[in-house]
Amino acid sequence: MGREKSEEIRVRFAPSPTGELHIGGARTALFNWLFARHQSGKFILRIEDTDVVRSQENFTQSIIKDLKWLGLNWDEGPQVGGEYGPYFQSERVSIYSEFAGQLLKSGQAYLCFCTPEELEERRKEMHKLGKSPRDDEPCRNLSSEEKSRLKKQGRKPVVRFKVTREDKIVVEDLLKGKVVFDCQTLGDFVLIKSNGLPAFNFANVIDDTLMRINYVIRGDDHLSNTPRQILIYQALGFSPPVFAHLPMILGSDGSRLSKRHGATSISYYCEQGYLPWALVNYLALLGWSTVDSQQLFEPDELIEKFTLEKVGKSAAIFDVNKLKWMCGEYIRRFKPEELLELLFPYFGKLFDIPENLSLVERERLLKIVKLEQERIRILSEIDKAEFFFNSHFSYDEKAVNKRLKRDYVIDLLKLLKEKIDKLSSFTENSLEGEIRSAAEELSLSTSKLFHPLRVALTGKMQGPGLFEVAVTLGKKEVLRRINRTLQMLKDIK
RNA sequence: GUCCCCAUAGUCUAACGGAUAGGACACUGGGUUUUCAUCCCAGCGAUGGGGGUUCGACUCCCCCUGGGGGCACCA
Repeated sequence: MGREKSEEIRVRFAPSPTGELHIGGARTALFNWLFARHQSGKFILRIEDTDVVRSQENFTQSIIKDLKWLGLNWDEGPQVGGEYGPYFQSERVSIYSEFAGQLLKSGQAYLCFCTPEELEERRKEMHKLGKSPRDDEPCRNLSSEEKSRLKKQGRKPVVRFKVTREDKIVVEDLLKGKVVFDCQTLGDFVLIKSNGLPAFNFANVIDDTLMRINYVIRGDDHLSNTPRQILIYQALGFSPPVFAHLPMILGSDGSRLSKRHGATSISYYCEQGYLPWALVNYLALLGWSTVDSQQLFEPDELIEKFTLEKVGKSAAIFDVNKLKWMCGEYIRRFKPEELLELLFPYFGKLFDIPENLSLVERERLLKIVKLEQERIRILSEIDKAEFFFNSHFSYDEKAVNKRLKRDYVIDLLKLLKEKIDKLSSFTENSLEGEIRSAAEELSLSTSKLFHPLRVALTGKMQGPGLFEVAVTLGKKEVLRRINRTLQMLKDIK
């Protein structure tokens, strides 16, 4: 497994377009990307679309879109090309057949005419007899007469690799160490399916070799496939890459991550307004860490500090909660102007606010962003600012019961209305002064005035500073909302 | 079933065979604040079990248990 030091590092992410990019795939892509960038190597994207039944063109597109959203740019692959293409396996079929032919000729592979049904049937039988499926590989030594007889029956053969029964295969994994597999447990596996398309293990080895991939970094669910791939490397006289099998990401209950645990697709996190870098930063910490347990990284910093040596070996559980925290950290780091730009799609979707605003309207939006910035962790949480845009917001029931259903409140609101109406300058300071002096006149604690007024203006018990909210709403709107609240209270009685 | 991988708090993790086992999220309490949030302080909380090796084990070895993955004409 000797690699020359001068050799350029080339790694790849090889998704199959049978679904959207999910958390696990994104993490694999990320670690490959980080490794490549840290080593100043190349990150290659290859689409493994040899499953004609499940592969879909639109999944390829959405995977590409999501990788771009995450900022994981590739040096070779779809849309960018490269000298080792094509980068879609469906366009490389003739290459695989050629190598399969070579193995067939040398006797390292053979044609198998069994149908999937027959195999399934016999597997069950062997299991019943307590034998391994290895004891049943009837097509291994067919005579040419038998072959032509089976062909005449219209059977379409697969190409199987003839696995030696004696050897042991040692996988030298960068993360797991030496892992030994006994060929006796492997079984002759398929290289070329009966439809002429290559099976995963075969296409993988051919492409990794031809594309000069020298580090294969992938999930450790592939560890058990590795001996089969090493067998192919050996049979073809190729030198295998360095393998690094990453620990899995599991769901909250420790089982395989699935929809049961909530959203797993990257596009969901995009829609919900998680910041891509927050997701990247969080994912990086699933299985990798620094000695000082640093949590937040700038992009360049992460690339600089990332090494495979610090990748752990035990599976990690995906914790949305920590991801949200991290996202909140990054949201707070933005300048309000920047955050406003990110928030525009949500303002549009949530409150029908168009992008082409007047300067005044934009200033007001900016002010609202400033007020909410430390209260949201993901962009879609800006929905809590609804009351700024909707005069007909609904009152929170608990808030009404706790803050408004008090004897003094109706008189208080009437009084505040008068005082606010008379204010010549409507600023945070003047308003606060006015209300504090009102509290003194009535010998009430200030909170006895603040709380009901907040509910009257926002319908809620919590939110940004009362006077900032009021000034943002404007004097007229404040008076209107107090009236509306008075009306509501009257209706209750 | 079989083969393989893994095992530090609820979660992510740190710790040349030699600290009171460190940090982060969450949680609890306190401070700041008109509420919430932010911010600050404090607290809770872990080496799965059993055997070895060693002067000394989270760390090395074995067994058990638990979890995960493979065993497809899916990748």
